[in-house]
Amino acid sequence: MSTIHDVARLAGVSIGTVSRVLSGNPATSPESRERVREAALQLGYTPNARAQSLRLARTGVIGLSISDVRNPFFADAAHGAEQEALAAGRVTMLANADEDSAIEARYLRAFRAQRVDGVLMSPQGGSAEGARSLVEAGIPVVLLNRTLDGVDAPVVTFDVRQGIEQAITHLRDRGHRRIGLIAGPVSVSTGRARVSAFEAIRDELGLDPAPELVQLADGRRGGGADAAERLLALSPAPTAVLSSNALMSSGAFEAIRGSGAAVELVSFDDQDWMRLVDPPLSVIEQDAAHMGAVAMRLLLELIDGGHPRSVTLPTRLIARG
Amino acid sequence: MSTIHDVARLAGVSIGTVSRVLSGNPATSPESRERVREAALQLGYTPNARAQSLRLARTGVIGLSISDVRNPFFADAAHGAEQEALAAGRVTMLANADEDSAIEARYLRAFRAQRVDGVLMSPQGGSAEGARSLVEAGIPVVLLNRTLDGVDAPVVTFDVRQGIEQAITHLRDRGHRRIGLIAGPVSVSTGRARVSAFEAIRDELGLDPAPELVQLADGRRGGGADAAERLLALSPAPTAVLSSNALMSSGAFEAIRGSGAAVELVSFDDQDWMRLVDPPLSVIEQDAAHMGAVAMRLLLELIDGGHPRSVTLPTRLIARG
DNA sequence: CTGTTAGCGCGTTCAC
DNA sequence: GTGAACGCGCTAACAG
Repeated sequence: MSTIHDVARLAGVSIGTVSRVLSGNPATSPESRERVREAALQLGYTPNARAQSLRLARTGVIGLSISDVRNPFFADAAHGAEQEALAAGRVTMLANADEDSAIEARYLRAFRAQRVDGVLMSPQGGSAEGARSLVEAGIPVVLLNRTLDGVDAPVVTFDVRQGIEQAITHLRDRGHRRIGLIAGPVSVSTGRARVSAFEAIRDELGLDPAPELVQLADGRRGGGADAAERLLALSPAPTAVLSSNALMSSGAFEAIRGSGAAVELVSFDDQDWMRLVDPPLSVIEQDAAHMGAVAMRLLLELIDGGHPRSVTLPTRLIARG
Repeated sequence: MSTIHDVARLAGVSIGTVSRVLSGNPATSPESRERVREAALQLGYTPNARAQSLRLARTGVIGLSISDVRNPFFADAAHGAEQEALAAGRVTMLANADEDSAIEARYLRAFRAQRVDGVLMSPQGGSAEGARSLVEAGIPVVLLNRTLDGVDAPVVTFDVRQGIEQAITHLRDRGHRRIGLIAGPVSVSTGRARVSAFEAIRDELGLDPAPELVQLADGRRGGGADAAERLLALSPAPTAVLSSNALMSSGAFEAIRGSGAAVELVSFDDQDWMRLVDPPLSVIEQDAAHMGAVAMRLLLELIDGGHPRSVTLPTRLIARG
């Protein structure tokens, strides 16, 4: 790998001149501009970003920590965030925490050591320590989709109560009075919030308040299947079930179909397959890509010294079947 | 952000001692070990990885460029690769090229500028320039799932011919003689290879050789739907269709169902939904996570100065319905 | 065992 | 307009 010295030697100028030419400093003669560009091209020279950022403040890279790349919701969010950063001339590095706080901690440590310009993260359950230490180290942080107690950072979330209300009202209107919930882990804020919203709205609407209708799961496909089976084993079983994410819905759908029971399934997050199966699933759509984009915008604002406020995004019911 | 000097000052020792203690160098007294650790903890000190890597050769970070995070196949591959790197004590930074060579180029440039220890990439179509310039700059590169002409780097791919053969033989055995192919873009090696393998095996088996039975698409959901519609418009229409990836299969499935035609669909890559729909899809399974893990292992070997050889992975037919 | 020092590659004064 | 020199934060080699 060639350095600025190699370029300077080949061009017959000093490293100062090379630096000036390459960074577009106008205080350079057309002649040396030409020679430096030529030499750089010939050597295939790329400035060492690590050395560069040691002198400058910025890095130009933004860290993006995602709960699970294999969850389409987060993949979409990452994509939205990334597009926004790209448009702002910045590169984003994606870390996959894989729903594991230990892995998350490791990546956050790496982000911090790399002195990235900012971090956008959908936090894991467990501890808020990782996020907090970033904030305390003065690194701009924005939280994605999940809140974290005691962390002073803007958050972009969906309106949990609205989503739950849309789902339950829809099911109530279709005649259901005994509705089950497959909830995400209570270790993450979204999981907790959904449970309380569910209970509140269920009670407001005068529906069956049996506590065993709320089943906790791990957010994964298998957990969704297990929770569905627990609900199906109830007597009487619920006539409708609301599932908190696409992965769990997939497992739940299979369990319900396998049991032969006539249970209506409604899911958070819209996926292509949900309208391909029979019967198709009604869904509470959450525009993940949009959430990612909005969050990235907040982060860029924060990096530029602004004080952006948290944002709550609306959800939308798509009735099917 | 505190530096090594701050720690040294607080601990009352020199920066050399701090460096030694923190890097586990045994040439330190228990007393200074204690004081340094205490000071570092109190300051929340994290060594600046950028400065560190300027002195050392290594960075500890591996660049991973993926064609499309939202394609589950690549998400799985990324996950497999990442787990392997994590186990080897390295952190991986994921870049999403989003099936766009311009974006890919941008990320590869960033990887290069950051002087990552190595790059694992599933190349876009278009140009091999990006990958080639990395190789020429002396950065270890391993290619994932797709070959690139004129680039001297190990590749991990699936056995294309085997997969196509499994699919066509299966359909032939079920009585189909007129089989359509929805192929990925010919700009990527996999797309091209599948088309030739399809044509070869179709001819070997004496099936209908009509050229319009091969439809090119862009690898996305919409492209798959369009290609399926073109196939359905043929007279006679094929009685079976093989689709090259999960995204296109989703579009194709919907198009076929919408038309009401009795066309059997077989897909590359196994997804949960493919056994949830009616009729379920038979698939050519390709273990993406395994591919990612194998490729990462090759890359680590390459980084350590080895000369790993390319690997071809087997595919597996899962017959359903 | 420990302090001092020389770079790693680069951007930026400061003189010329 | 340009070159020399300093320092960003850190590790390793060298004296002590």
